[in-house]
Amino acid sequence: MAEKTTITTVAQHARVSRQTVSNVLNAPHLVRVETRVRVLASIEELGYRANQAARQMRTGRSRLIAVRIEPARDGINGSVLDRFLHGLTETASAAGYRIVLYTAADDEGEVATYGDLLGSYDLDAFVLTSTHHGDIRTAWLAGRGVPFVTFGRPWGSTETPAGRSGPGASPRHHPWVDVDGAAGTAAATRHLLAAGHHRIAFIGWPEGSGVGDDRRAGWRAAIRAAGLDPVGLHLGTSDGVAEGERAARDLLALPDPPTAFVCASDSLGLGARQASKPGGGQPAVTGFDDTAVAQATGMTSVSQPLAEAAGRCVQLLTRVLDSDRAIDSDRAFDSDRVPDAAEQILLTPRLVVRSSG
Amino acid sequence: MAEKTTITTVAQHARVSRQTVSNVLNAPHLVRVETRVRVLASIEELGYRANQAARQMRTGRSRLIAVRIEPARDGINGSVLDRFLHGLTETASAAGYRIVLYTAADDEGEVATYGDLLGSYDLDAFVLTSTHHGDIRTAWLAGRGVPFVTFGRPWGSTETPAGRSGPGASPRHHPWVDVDGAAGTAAATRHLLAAGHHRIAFIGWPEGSGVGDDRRAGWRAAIRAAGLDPVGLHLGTSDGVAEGERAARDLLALPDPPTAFVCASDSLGLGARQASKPGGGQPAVTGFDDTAVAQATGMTSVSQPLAEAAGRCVQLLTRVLDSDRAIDSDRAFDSDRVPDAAEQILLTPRLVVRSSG
DNA sequence: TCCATCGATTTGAACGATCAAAACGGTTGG
DNA sequence: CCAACCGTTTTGATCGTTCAAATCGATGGA
Repeated sequence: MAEKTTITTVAQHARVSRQTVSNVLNAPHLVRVETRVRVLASIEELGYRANQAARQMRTGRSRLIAVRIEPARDGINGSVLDRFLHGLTETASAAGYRIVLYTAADDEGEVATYGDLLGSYDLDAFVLTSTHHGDIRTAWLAGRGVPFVTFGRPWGSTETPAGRSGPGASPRHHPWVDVDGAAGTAAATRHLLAAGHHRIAFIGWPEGSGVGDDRRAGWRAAIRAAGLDPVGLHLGTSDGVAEGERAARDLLALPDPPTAFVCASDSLGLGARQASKPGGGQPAVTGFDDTAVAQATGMTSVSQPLAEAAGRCVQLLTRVLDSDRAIDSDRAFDSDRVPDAAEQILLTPRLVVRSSG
Repeated sequence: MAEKTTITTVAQHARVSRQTVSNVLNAPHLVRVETRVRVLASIEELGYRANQAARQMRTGRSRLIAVRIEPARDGINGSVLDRFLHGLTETASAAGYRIVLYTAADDEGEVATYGDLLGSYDLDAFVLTSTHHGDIRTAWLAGRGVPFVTFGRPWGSTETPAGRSGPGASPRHHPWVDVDGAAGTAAATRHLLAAGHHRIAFIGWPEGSGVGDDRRAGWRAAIRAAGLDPVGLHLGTSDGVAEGERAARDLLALPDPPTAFVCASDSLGLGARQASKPGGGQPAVTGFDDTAVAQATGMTSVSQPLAEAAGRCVQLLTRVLDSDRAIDSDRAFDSDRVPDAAEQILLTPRLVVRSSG
């Protein structure tokens, strides 16, 4: 029993030809209504599902989107990717696509696997995360006309400190989705100001990382907007709880020490909380990412709308994959094409207020 | 330029037939060495990669493995899946397979998507996580002869309290990989005993969850082995930081209160740490899963070997997919077949000692 | 009346790989 | 001397779908 039902099975059952069944699914307007309902009934009754492999062979489209899964760095910020992935999977499947995972040790390794993924699996598109200065991946993909979106702005050479022009200097424009980190730290800063703090320091990462610089800028702008002076009140260090504590201690040792800290990550924030103020008592602290650590320890943190970000990524991709490609396969993702504003989406994060500040 | 290189391109370049190229890749022993090296050279030179869609259409095998990504429950334990996924992706790709994600709201929804995944994408196998009592998913898959492995033992009706026989009573045997939770909590308990504690309580989940009962059993066995009495020293509650704190408080209110807690999760453990002892001071606490929260807060916790578990899962699957299937496609995963001992792997977790206990 | 046009449907070919069977040259054995 | 057999290689068919072009019946204008 149970011969697999193909398009021919359905065709015979509905007494039409293969192609008519195909048209019902892919170009319904070509089929007479009467015929269409009959075919659809047969499809339903037989439980027919189009074979992806066969379809792919003919159309060259796999309906698969590739995403890299990273090796969960320090674990604290790792779960961000987890939630993003879940959102991607959900919205992609709603749009008729599936998510395929791959890993790579570094950017070079990642580019190397692109060849394999495209060559053997004919992937339709890529979603890149953790974009950074001089990212070679976007250039590679854009160069071969492979559709992709990045979750994270292309931190290009315009953002780098003057005088330096990194490798792969000026990345082309491409569709991206990102969360407005500056808006997040600004909101956190305003929250602390409203709570009565006047000396609010920022603990982040060394200059040069796009994400870190962006978050520092939000803090600085909010401080200035309140008529205060941010000079000397920020420190850059590598990410980690111990590093956060050390930075907080150093800042608390200043002549006129801060009473609150805006931090670029929950790891740093957790460390800062553990540094006690000169007069005693805990400083007020805000973190970033609203990770499990912040939730568990009651730390105020900036929450990224990850599900929405994922949805937007899929939206941008399907827009290219479903419409443009069908009309003009060659120029649709041509690297010369300038994407319109709607293809670059900046989402606003939300401050989750807890007991820490 | 850049006509895509197919098997025919390679054949012409190496001056042999299509089939010979195919044989070089799939059955090298049939090809004369001299010819083989020539063909391999052409493959290398042209950068040929076999088209998966075409191969799949003929062989019926997709080289894709499906894994469900869950909606990151409370966030604290969520990153466990994250690390497991990373391990899966890595080992699967080494074995020539790719990981495809899917989501589902519940078991029924999951079973419903199986049809879609199998029907349109011809997935080769599934990896199931979060197995539980009366799991309908394993029965469904086994019933249609779809290869799968579970990360988690089949907590069958033999494990349930006497008198109850849940729905889907006796799940069949199938390959699985799991971590020995009892061994983990036993190690944690012994660690606390060695530190001088005599009253060690356990905070876990209500009876009936396989995983929770297992972890409680490990604690109880270790207590008994030390000649102590576990009676009355354990509490079951739902997972969460607040719940953990409440449970710890209740236990500390006993006439002869515990001085240490073994907990079934890091969430519970973190809560327990926040409950102070009658005489003052923090109780000693161990958690479970070694999540980011434990790392960040310096909590002793039981660490699961997730990368190894993932590797074993892939190993079990490929064993079925690569060998058995080729020989006898029908009976290879027949539900009547009894898996040998090597198909059920129990890994031992590792206690990560930190300042909390 | 006849041909052009149109909507709806059908037919043949192709995508790129593997399977099954045939073909080939060379050796062996009766 | 021919048949059977071997190892190696080639040929034809096929998987299930979509594309491109052909077919068909009905309608309308010259």
